[in-house]
Amino acid sequence: MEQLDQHNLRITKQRQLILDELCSVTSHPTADELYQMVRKRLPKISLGTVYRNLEILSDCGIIQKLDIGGTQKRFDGNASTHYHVRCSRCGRVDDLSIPPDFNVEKTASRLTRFKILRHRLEFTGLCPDCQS
Amino acid sequence: MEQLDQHNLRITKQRQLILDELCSVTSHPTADELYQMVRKRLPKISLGTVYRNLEILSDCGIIQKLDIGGTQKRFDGNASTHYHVRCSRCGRVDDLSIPPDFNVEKTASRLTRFKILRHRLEFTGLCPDCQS
DNA sequence: CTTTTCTGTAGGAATGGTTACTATTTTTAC
DNA sequence: GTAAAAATAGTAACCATTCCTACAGAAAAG
Repeated sequence: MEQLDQHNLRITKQRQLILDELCSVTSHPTADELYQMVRKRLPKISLGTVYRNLEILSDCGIIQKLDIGGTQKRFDGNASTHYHVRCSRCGRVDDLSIPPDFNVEKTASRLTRFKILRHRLEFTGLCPDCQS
Repeated sequence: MEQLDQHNLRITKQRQLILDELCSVTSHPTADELYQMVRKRLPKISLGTVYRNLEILSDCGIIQKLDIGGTQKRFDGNASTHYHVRCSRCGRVDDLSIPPDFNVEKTASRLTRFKILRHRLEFTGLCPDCQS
């Protein structure tokens, strides 16, 4: 992955595989779910390695760490700003195809002395499966 | 508190005090911070009681549980929809006086099969103290 | 090519926020 | 006042995440 090169990160089997698996999926998996996925191809990888690499990759802005309710954090292979819906019953997280509105950051800047760096819009609701 | 009556919650010293302290403050404290606050007036209260009541009160919609990054959850005595800024360096959370935009919920509804229940807009940035 | 240095790894132990459990006390309805 | 229901304090357990240690392989230097 050229993304790894750009950040001077070594390309290790583990790192590459974690990134590949995360990017191949739209389900916003938890660290543990990703660990199970990666283990199918690399059974000896440790959960600690998964956590460490997810941390590194999100620090570099290659992936996104989602802190979106529930006890576990979730991860998103798509690092660009976009919005999410989360099912309050089963925890499922989907992407939402609303175009991100960066004007709110300007509006917010006028109303606070914080230096605004980014924003996050999240919806809570019931997924199709949980509505019945 | 008439809010407690309305939800058929028993009015205990502990519950009342937790709610009072939380509502008297705009700092969005963590459970542990609130525990320290309440302990000044009721030294024998247990941390478990604080957690249990915060859970109950937020389930009833009397307060708000904020899942806003960082390792700990934060609590807000203002249960109505409003937006927050969080300092990525020190964790401080402030309210933002942007009028909430409920239209985004309608927009989102059109773009997903989820039944939208609520939304949350959060900003990340640097607080005045951390900008230097 | 060989040695040294550096980075990343696995695996397990430790941490810390939160929740669950239990015996006891408090609240509320009658 | 009394009994039933619910809440409490205190402690133990839980579980997601982070930290630690010894080790292995790659990169850099000689």
